[in-house]
Amino acid sequence: MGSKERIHRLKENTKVNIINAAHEIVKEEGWQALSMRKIAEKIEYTAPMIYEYYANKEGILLELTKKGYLLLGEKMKEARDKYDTPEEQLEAMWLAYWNFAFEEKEYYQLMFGVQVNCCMIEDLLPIESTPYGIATKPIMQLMGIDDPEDDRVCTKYYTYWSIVHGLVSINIVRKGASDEINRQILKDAIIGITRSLKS
Amino acid sequence: MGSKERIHRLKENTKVNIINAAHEIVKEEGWQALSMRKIAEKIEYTAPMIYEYYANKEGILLELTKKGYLLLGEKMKEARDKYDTPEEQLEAMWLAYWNFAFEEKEYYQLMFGVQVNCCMIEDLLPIESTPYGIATKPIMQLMGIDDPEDDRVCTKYYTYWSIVHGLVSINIVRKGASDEINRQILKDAIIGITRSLKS
DNA sequence: TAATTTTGTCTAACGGTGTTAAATTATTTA
DNA sequence: TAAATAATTTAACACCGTTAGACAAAATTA
Repeated sequence: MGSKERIHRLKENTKVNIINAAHEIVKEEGWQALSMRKIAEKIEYTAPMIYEYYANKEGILLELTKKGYLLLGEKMKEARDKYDTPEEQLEAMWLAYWNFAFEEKEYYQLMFGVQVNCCMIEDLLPIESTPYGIATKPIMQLMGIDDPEDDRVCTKYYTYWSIVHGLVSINIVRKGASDEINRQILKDAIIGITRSLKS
Repeated sequence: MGSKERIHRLKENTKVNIINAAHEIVKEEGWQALSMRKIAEKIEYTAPMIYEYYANKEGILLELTKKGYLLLGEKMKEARDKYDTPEEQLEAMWLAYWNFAFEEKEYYQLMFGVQVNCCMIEDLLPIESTPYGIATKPIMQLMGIDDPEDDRVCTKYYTYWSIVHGLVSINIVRKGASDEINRQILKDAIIGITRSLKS
Protein backbone atom coordinates (compact mmCIF):
# COMPACT_ATOMS: atom_id res chain seq x y z
CA MET A 1 0.00 0.00 0.00
CA GLY A 2 2.14 2.85 1.31
CA SER A 3 -0.57 5.31 0.29
CA LYS A 4 -1.59 5.56 3.92
CA GLU A 5 1.85 6.82 4.68
CA ARG A 6 1.92 9.13 1.70
CA ILE A 7 -1.30 10.69 2.97
CA HIS A 8 0.02 10.85 6.49
CA ARG A 9 3.11 12.59 5.16
CA LEU A 10 0.92 15.01 3.23
CA LYS A 11 -1.10 15.80 6.35
CA GLU A 12 2.04 16.30 8.34
CA ASN A 13 3.17 18.59 5.57
CA THR A 14 0.17 20.88 5.70
CA LYS A 15 0.53 20.88 9.47
CA VAL A 16 3.96 22.47 9.16
CA ASN A 17 2.68 24.65 6.33
CA ILE A 18 0.18 26.12 8.77
CA ILE A 19 2.93 26.83 11.29
CA ASN A 20 5.18 28.33 8.66
CA ALA A 21 2.39 30.52 7.32
CA ALA A 22 1.64 31.74 10.83
CA HIS A 23 5.29 32.49 11.45
CA GLU A 24 5.56 34.41 8.17
CA ILE A 25 2.52 36.54 8.93
CA VAL A 26 3.89 37.36 12.36
CA LYS A 27 7.28 38.28 10.92
CA GLU A 28 5.61 40.52 8.35
CA GLU A 29 2.86 42.12 10.40
CA GLY A 30 3.37 41.27 14.07
CA TRP A 31 1.48 39.07 16.52
CA GLN A 32 -1.64 41.15 16.74
CA ALA A 33 -2.18 40.75 12.98
CA LEU A 34 -2.20 36.95 13.13
CA SER A 35 -5.62 35.49 12.37
CA MET A 36 -6.93 32.08 11.38
CA ARG A 37 -8.34 33.51 8.18
CA LYS A 38 -5.00 35.01 7.21
CA ILE A 39 -3.22 31.74 7.80
CA ALA A 40 -5.84 29.96 5.69
CA GLU A 41 -5.43 32.47 2.89
CA LYS A 42 -1.67 32.00 2.91
CA ILE A 43 -1.90 28.22 2.54
CA GLU A 44 -4.83 28.57 0.10
CA TYR A 45 -7.45 26.91 2.23
CA THR A 46 -10.39 28.14 4.24
CA ALA A 47 -10.18 28.91 7.93
CA PRO A 48 -12.14 25.95 9.37
CA MET A 49 -9.68 23.57 7.65
CA ILE A 50 -7.04 24.56 10.16
CA TYR A 51 -9.12 23.05 12.95
CA GLU A 52 -8.51 19.63 11.40
CA TYR A 53 -4.86 20.09 12.29
CA TYR A 54 -4.87 22.23 15.41
CA ALA A 55 -7.49 22.41 18.14
CA ASN A 56 -7.57 26.18 18.04
CA LYS A 57 -5.44 29.28 17.67
CA GLU A 58 -3.77 28.66 20.99
CA GLY A 59 -2.66 25.28 19.68
CA ILE A 60 -0.81 27.01 16.88
CA LEU A 61 0.74 29.46 19.32
CA LEU A 62 1.83 26.58 21.53
CA GLU A 63 3.47 24.81 18.62
CA LEU A 64 5.33 27.98 17.73
CA THR A 65 6.40 28.41 21.34
CA LYS A 66 7.82 24.91 21.28
CA LYS A 67 9.70 25.60 18.06
CA GLY A 68 11.05 28.76 19.63
CA TYR A 69 12.34 26.94 22.68
CA LEU A 70 14.01 24.29 20.56
CA LEU A 71 15.70 26.90 18.39
CA LEU A 72 16.89 28.86 21.42
CA GLY A 73 18.21 25.66 22.94
CA GLU A 74 20.19 24.87 19.80
CA LYS A 75 21.73 28.31 19.67
CA MET A 76 22.79 28.08 23.29
CA LYS A 77 24.33 24.65 22.77
CA GLU A 78 26.22 25.84 19.72
CA ALA A 79 27.62 28.74 21.71
CA ARG A 80 28.53 26.51 24.64
CA ASP A 81 30.35 23.99 22.48
CA LYS A 82 32.80 26.62 21.31
CA TYR A 83 34.36 26.86 24.78
CA ASP A 84 35.75 24.59 27.43
CA THR A 85 35.62 26.42 30.74
CA PRO A 86 32.26 26.94 32.42
CA GLU A 87 32.99 30.66 32.74
CA GLU A 88 33.39 31.10 29.01
CA GLN A 89 30.50 28.76 28.33
CA LEU A 90 28.14 30.77 30.51
CA GLU A 91 29.09 34.04 28.93
CA ALA A 92 28.75 32.63 25.42
CA MET A 93 25.39 31.04 26.18
CA TRP A 94 23.84 34.15 27.62
CA LEU A 95 25.15 36.13 24.70
CA ALA A 96 23.55 33.58 22.38
CA TYR A 97 20.32 34.03 24.33
CA TRP A 98 20.60 37.78 23.85
CA ASN A 99 21.20 37.43 20.13
CA PHE A 100 18.32 35.01 19.73
CA ALA A 101 15.98 37.51 21.37
CA PHE A 102 16.64 40.05 18.64
CA GLU A 103 17.28 37.80 15.66
CA GLU A 104 14.11 35.83 16.39
CA LYS A 105 12.22 38.65 18.02
CA GLU A 106 8.80 37.20 17.24
CA TYR A 107 9.62 33.89 18.88
CA TYR A 108 11.00 35.68 21.91
CA GLN A 109 7.91 37.81 22.29
CA LEU A 110 5.70 34.77 22.18
CA MET A 111 7.87 32.72 24.53
CA PHE A 112 8.29 35.37 27.20
CA GLY A 113 5.29 37.62 26.67
CA VAL A 114 6.93 40.86 25.72
CA GLN A 115 4.37 43.15 24.19
CA VAL A 116 5.19 46.21 22.16
CA ASN A 117 2.24 48.47 22.85
CA CYS A 118 3.68 50.76 25.49
CA CYS A 119 5.75 53.65 24.38
CA MET A 120 7.50 56.86 25.30
CA ILE A 121 5.76 57.64 28.56
CA GLU A 122 8.27 60.43 29.07
CA ASP A 123 6.41 62.59 26.57
CA LEU A 124 3.29 62.39 28.71
CA LEU A 125 4.77 62.75 32.16
CA PRO A 126 7.26 65.07 33.83
CA ILE A 127 10.53 63.20 34.36
CA GLU A 128 10.46 63.76 38.13
CA SER A 129 7.36 61.57 38.28
CA THR A 130 8.92 58.67 36.41
CA PRO A 131 10.88 55.84 38.01
CA TYR A 132 13.88 57.03 36.02
CA GLY A 133 13.69 60.53 37.41
CA ILE A 134 13.21 59.27 40.92
CA ALA A 135 15.83 56.52 41.00
CA THR A 136 18.64 58.32 39.22
CA LYS A 137 19.04 60.90 41.98
CA PRO A 138 20.55 58.58 44.58
CA ILE A 139 22.55 56.87 41.84
CA MET A 140 24.11 60.20 40.87
CA GLN A 141 24.74 60.97 44.50
CA LEU A 142 26.59 57.72 45.01
CA MET A 143 28.60 58.08 41.84
CA GLY A 144 29.37 61.72 42.43
CA ILE A 145 27.89 62.82 39.11
CA ASP A 146 25.70 65.88 38.55
CA ASP A 147 24.43 65.39 34.99
CA PRO A 148 21.34 63.12 35.00
CA GLU A 149 21.95 62.30 31.34
CA ASP A 150 25.48 61.04 31.93
CA ASP A 151 25.84 57.66 30.25
CA ARG A 152 27.32 56.12 33.37
CA VAL A 153 24.22 57.01 35.37
CA CYS A 154 21.98 55.77 32.59
CA THR A 155 23.84 52.48 32.40
CA LYS A 156 23.54 51.85 36.09
CA TYR A 157 19.86 52.71 36.11
CA TYR A 158 19.20 50.21 33.35
CA THR A 159 21.24 47.59 35.16
CA TYR A 160 19.01 47.92 38.22
CA TRP A 161 15.88 48.09 36.15
CA SER A 162 16.81 45.08 34.06
CA ILE A 163 17.26 42.75 36.93
CA VAL A 164 14.15 43.92 38.76
CA HIS A 165 11.99 43.97 35.65
CA GLY A 166 13.37 40.65 34.48
CA LEU A 167 12.64 39.02 37.80
CA VAL A 168 9.18 40.53 37.91
CA SER A 169 8.37 39.41 34.37
CA ILE A 170 9.51 35.91 35.05
CA ASN A 171 7.40 35.76 38.17
CA ILE A 172 4.31 37.13 36.48
CA VAL A 173 4.37 34.78 33.52
CA ARG A 174 5.50 31.72 35.47
CA LYS A 175 3.87 32.13 38.84
CA GLY A 176 5.01 29.63 41.38
CA ALA A 177 8.64 30.45 42.12
CA SER A 178 9.47 30.55 45.80
CA ASP A 179 9.22 33.97 47.42
CA GLU A 180 12.27 33.16 49.47
CA ILE A 181 14.43 32.67 46.39
CA ASN A 182 13.06 35.81 44.75
CA ARG A 183 13.88 37.98 47.75
CA GLN A 184 17.33 36.47 47.80
CA ILE A 185 17.98 37.20 44.12
CA LEU A 186 16.51 40.67 44.37
CA LYS A 187 18.47 41.66 47.42
CA ASP A 188 21.73 40.14 46.20
CA ALA A 189 21.46 41.80 42.82
CA ILE A 190 20.55 45.23 44.17
CA ILE A 191 23.28 45.18 46.76
CA GLY A 192 25.76 43.97 44.19
CA ILE A 193 24.97 46.77 41.78
CA THR A 194 24.88 49.39 44.51
CA ARG A 195 28.31 48.28 45.65
CA SER A 196 29.61 48.64 42.11
CA LEU A 197 28.44 52.26 42.01
CA LYS A 198 30.99 53.34 44.56
CA SER A 199 34.06 52.00 42.81
CA MET B 1 -23.56 80.93 35.91
CA GLY B 2 -21.42 78.09 37.24
CA SER B 3 -23.59 75.55 35.45
CA LYS B 4 -20.94 75.31 32.77
CA GLU B 5 -18.58 74.16 35.42
CA ARG B 6 -21.04 71.81 37.00
CA ILE B 7 -21.50 70.16 33.61
CA HIS B 8 -17.77 70.11 33.04
CA ARG B 9 -17.35 68.46 36.39
CA LEU B 10 -19.99 65.89 35.45
CA LYS B 11 -18.24 65.14 32.19
CA GLU B 12 -14.94 64.81 33.99
CA ASN B 13 -16.69 62.47 36.36
CA THR B 14 -17.91 60.05 33.72
CA LYS B 15 -14.44 60.22 32.20
CA VAL B 16 -12.95 58.80 35.38
CA ASN B 17 -15.90 56.43 35.68
CA ILE B 18 -14.88 54.96 32.34
CA ILE B 19 -11.31 54.50 33.51
CA ASN B 20 -12.42 53.00 36.79
CA ALA B 21 -14.78 50.61 35.05
CA ALA B 22 -12.00 49.53 32.72
CA HIS B 23 -9.64 48.99 35.63
CA GLU B 24 -12.24 46.94 37.48
CA ILE B 25 -12.90 44.70 34.50
CA VAL B 26 -9.19 44.10 34.06
CA LYS B 27 -8.76 43.30 37.74
CA GLU B 28 -11.65 40.86 37.55
CA GLU B 29 -11.07 39.22 34.19
CA GLY B 30 -7.68 40.26 32.84
CA TRP B 31 -6.60 42.48 29.97
CA GLN B 32 -7.76 40.25 27.19
CA ALA B 33 -11.32 40.45 28.50
CA LEU B 34 -11.48 44.25 28.35
CA SER B 35 -13.88 45.52 25.70
CA MET B 36 -15.60 48.79 24.97
CA ARG B 37 -18.98 47.12 25.28
CA LYS B 38 -18.14 45.75 28.72
CA ILE B 39 -16.99 49.14 29.94
CA ALA B 40 -20.21 50.65 28.62
CA GLU B 41 -22.30 48.05 30.38
CA LYS B 42 -20.51 48.71 33.67
CA ILE B 43 -21.20 52.44 33.56
CA GLU B 44 -24.70 51.80 32.22
CA TYR B 45 -24.23 53.43 28.83
CA THR B 46 -23.83 52.16 25.30
CA ALA B 47 -20.44 51.63 23.74
CA PRO B 48 -20.38 54.56 21.27
CA MET B 49 -20.81 56.95 24.19
CA ILE B 50 -17.27 56.22 25.33
CA TYR B 51 -15.95 57.74 22.13
CA GLU B 52 -17.24 61.12 23.34
CA TYR B 53 -14.67 60.89 26.11
CA TYR B 54 -11.79 58.90 24.61
CA ALA B 55 -10.67 58.73 20.99
CA ASN B 56 -10.54 54.94 21.06
CA LYS B 57 -9.63 51.95 23.16
CA GLU B 58 -5.96 52.82 23.00
CA GLY B 59 -6.78 56.19 24.52
CA ILE B 60 -8.21 54.42 27.53
CA LEU B 61 -5.17 52.18 27.76
CA LEU B 62 -2.90 55.20 27.58
CA GLU B 63 -4.75 56.92 30.39
CA LEU B 64 -4.44 53.80 32.52
CA THR B 65 -0.73 53.59 31.71
CA LYS B 66 -0.31 57.15 32.90
CA LYS B 67 -2.17 56.42 36.11
CA GLY B 68 0.04 53.39 36.61
CA TYR B 69 3.23 55.40 36.23
CA LEU B 70 2.02 58.04 38.64
CA LEU B 71 1.09 55.43 41.22
CA LEU B 72 4.43 53.66 40.86
CA GLY B 73 6.21 56.99 41.20
CA GLU B 74 4.37 57.76 44.41
CA LYS B 75 5.21 54.39 45.92
CA MET B 76 8.88 54.82 45.09
CA LYS B 77 8.96 58.30 46.58
CA GLU B 78 7.26 57.08 49.74
CA ALA B 79 9.86 54.34 50.10
CA ARG B 80 12.73 56.72 49.42
CA ASP B 81 11.57 59.25 52.01
CA LYS B 82 11.85 56.71 54.77
CA TYR B 83 15.66 56.69 54.46
CA ASP B 84 18.51 59.13 54.35
CA THR B 85 21.45 57.42 52.66
CA PRO B 86 21.35 56.80 48.92
CA GLU B 87 22.18 53.14 49.50
CA GLU B 88 19.15 52.57 51.67
CA GLN B 89 17.02 54.73 49.39
CA LEU B 90 17.92 52.67 46.35
CA GLU B 91 17.17 49.39 48.04
CA ALA B 92 13.86 50.67 49.38
CA MET B 93 12.84 52.12 46.03
CA TRP B 94 13.52 48.96 44.06
CA LEU B 95 11.72 46.96 46.68
CA ALA B 96 8.77 49.33 46.32
CA TYR B 97 8.95 48.80 42.57
CA TRP B 98 8.89 45.06 43.14
CA ASN B 99 5.89 45.28 45.46
CA PHE B 100 4.02 47.54 43.06
CA ALA B 101 4.48 45.00 40.28
CA PHE B 102 2.57 42.37 42.24
CA GLU B 103 0.13 44.52 44.18
CA GLU B 104 -0.87 46.35 41.02
CA LYS B 105 -0.19 43.51 38.64
CA GLU B 106 -2.60 44.77 35.99
CA TYR B 107 -0.97 48.17 35.85
CA TYR B 108 2.46 46.59 35.62
CA GLN B 109 1.44 44.33 32.78
CA LEU B 110 0.09 47.25 30.83
CA MET B 111 3.06 49.50 31.54
CA PHE B 112 5.75 46.98 30.69
CA GLY B 113 3.99 44.57 28.38
CA VAL B 114 4.16 41.38 30.34
CA GLN B 115 1.70 38.89 28.93
CA VAL B 116 0.49 35.83 30.75
CA ASN B 117 -0.23 33.39 27.94
CA CYS B 118 2.91 31.28 27.98
CA CYS B 119 3.22 28.57 30.54
CA MET B 120 4.94 25.42 31.69
CA ILE B 121 6.99 24.62 28.63
CA GLU B 122 8.80 22.02 30.71
CA ASP B 123 5.81 19.71 30.39
CA LEU B 124 6.18 19.76 26.62
CA LEU B 125 9.92 19.57 26.25
CA PRO B 126 12.70 17.45 27.72
CA ILE B 127 14.63 19.51 30.23
CA GLU B 128 17.94 19.06 28.38
CA SER B 129 16.46 21.06 25.51
CA THR B 130 15.44 24.00 27.65
CA PRO B 131 17.62 26.99 28.48
CA TYR B 132 17.38 25.94 32.11
CA GLY B 133 18.71 22.46 31.41
CA ILE B 134 21.48 23.79 29.26
CA ALA B 135 22.65 26.69 31.39
CA THR B 136 22.55 25.01 34.78
CA LYS B 137 25.28 22.54 33.90
CA PRO B 138 28.18 25.00 33.89
CA ILE B 139 26.64 26.76 36.88
CA MET B 140 26.72 23.50 38.84
CA GLN B 141 30.25 22.87 37.66
CA LEU B 142 31.41 26.23 38.93
CA MET B 143 29.60 25.90 42.22
CA GLY B 144 30.69 22.33 42.74
CA ILE B 145 27.13 21.05 43.09
CA ASP B 146 25.75 17.84 41.59
CA ASP B 147 22.00 18.14 42.16
CA PRO B 148 20.41 20.22 39.36
CA GLU B 149 17.44 20.99 41.62
CA ASP B 150 19.58 22.46 44.38
CA ASP B 151 18.08 25.81 45.36
CA ARG B 152 21.45 27.52 45.10
CA VAL B 153 21.77 26.53 41.46
CA CYS B 154 18.21 27.56 40.77
CA THR B 155 18.76 30.93 42.40
CA LYS B 156 21.82 31.66 40.31
CA TYR B 157 20.14 30.58 37.11
CA TYR B 158 17.25 32.96 37.78
CA THR B 159 19.66 35.74 38.59
CA TYR B 160 21.31 35.38 35.19
CA TRP B 161 18.01 34.97 33.42
CA SER B 162 16.44 37.95 35.15
CA ILE B 163 19.06 40.39 34.08
CA VAL B 164 19.22 39.11 30.52
CA HIS B 165 15.46 38.86 30.13
CA GLY B 166 14.91 42.22 31.77
CA LEU B 167 17.39 43.90 29.48
CA VAL B 168 15.91 42.19 26.44
CA SER B 169 12.35 43.16 27.40
CA ILE B 170 13.30 46.74 27.95
CA ASN B 171 15.02 46.86 24.59
CA ILE B 172 12.15 45.28 22.75
CA VAL B 173 9.44 47.52 24.16
CA ARG B 174 11.51 50.69 24.12
CA LYS B 175 13.71 50.30 21.10
CA GLY B 176 16.35 52.95 20.79
CA ALA B 177 18.75 52.31 23.63
CA SER B 178 22.39 52.37 22.61
CA ASP B 179 23.89 49.01 21.73
CA GLU B 180 27.11 50.07 23.37
CA ILE B 181 25.41 50.58 26.73
CA ASN B 182 23.49 47.33 26.41
CA ARG B 183 26.63 45.29 25.76
CA GLN B 184 28.22 46.99 28.72
CA ILE B 185 25.37 46.19 31.07
CA LEU B 186 25.08 42.66 29.79
CA LYS B 187 28.76 41.88 30.08
CA ASP B 188 29.15 43.55 33.48
CA ALA B 189 26.16 41.75 34.90
CA ILE B 190 27.10 38.32 33.57
CA ILE B 191 30.68 38.61 34.72
CA GLY B 192 29.54 39.89 38.08
CA ILE B 193 27.20 36.97 38.64
CA THR B 194 29.71 34.43 37.35
CA ARG B 195 32.30 35.76 39.77
CA SER B 196 29.81 35.37 42.62
CA LEU B 197 29.37 31.68 41.76
CA LYS B 198 32.89 30.85 42.82
CA SER B 199 32.74 32.33 46.31
C1' DT C 1 -43.41 81.22 26.14
C1' DA C 2 -42.28 79.18 21.50
C1' DA C 3 -38.97 78.03 18.21
C1' DT C 4 -34.40 76.81 17.32
C1' DT C 5 -30.13 75.21 18.09
C1' DT C 6 -27.05 72.45 20.60
C1' DT C 7 -25.89 68.47 23.28
C1' DG C 8 -26.10 63.85 24.85
C1' DT C 9 -27.28 59.33 23.82
C1' DC C 10 -28.76 55.39 21.25
C1' DT C 11 -29.72 52.26 17.19
C1' DA C 12 -27.96 50.12 13.36
C1' DA C 13 -24.45 48.90 10.75
C1' DC C 14 -19.57 47.68 8.81
C1' DG C 15 -15.80 44.80 8.62
C1' DG C 16 -13.18 42.15 11.44
C1' DT C 17 -12.27 38.16 14.93
C1' DG C 18 -12.35 32.75 16.70
C1' DT C 19 -15.10 28.89 16.21
C1' DT C 20 -18.77 25.35 15.06
C1' DA C 21 -22.34 22.63 12.40
C1' DA C 22 -23.96 21.33 8.28
C1' DA C 23 -23.60 20.76 3.44
C1' DT C 24 -20.87 19.58 -0.32
C1' DT C 25 -17.31 17.72 -2.97
C1' DA C 26 -13.63 14.39 -3.71
C1' DT C 27 -11.58 10.06 -2.75
C1' DT C 28 -11.31 5.37 -1.40
C1' DT C 29 -13.40 0.95 -0.68
C1' DA C 30 -16.59 -2.92 -1.74
C1' DT D 1 -20.54 1.28 -10.53
C1' DA D 2 -22.45 2.06 -5.75
C1' DA D 3 -21.62 2.97 -1.06
C1' DA D 4 -18.84 4.71 2.48
C1' DT D 5 -15.39 7.66 4.06
C1' DA D 6 -12.57 11.62 4.11
C1' DA D 7 -11.50 16.34 2.89
C1' DT D 8 -13.00 20.83 2.30
C1' DT D 9 -16.22 24.60 2.05
C1' DT D 10 -20.34 27.46 3.07
C1' DA D 11 -22.98 29.58 6.34
C1' DA D 12 -23.68 30.96 10.63
C1' DC D 13 -22.94 32.48 15.70
C1' DA D 14 -21.33 35.52 19.02
C1' DC D 15 -18.08 38.56 19.88
C1' DC D 16 -14.87 42.70 18.81
C1' DG D 17 -13.65 48.17 17.73
C1' DT D 18 -15.58 51.78 15.45
C1' DT D 19 -18.60 55.05 12.72
C1' DA D 20 -22.81 57.40 10.79
C1' DG D 21 -27.19 58.74 11.38
C1' DA D 22 -31.45 59.10 14.07
C1' DC D 23 -33.57 60.73 18.06
C1' DA D 24 -34.74 62.87 22.28
C1' DA D 25 -33.48 66.05 25.95
C1' DA D 26 -31.63 70.29 27.27
C1' DA D 27 -30.08 74.90 26.62
C1' DT D 28 -30.28 79.02 24.03
C1' DT D 29 -32.33 82.41 21.45
C1' DA D 30 -36.20 85.17 19.62
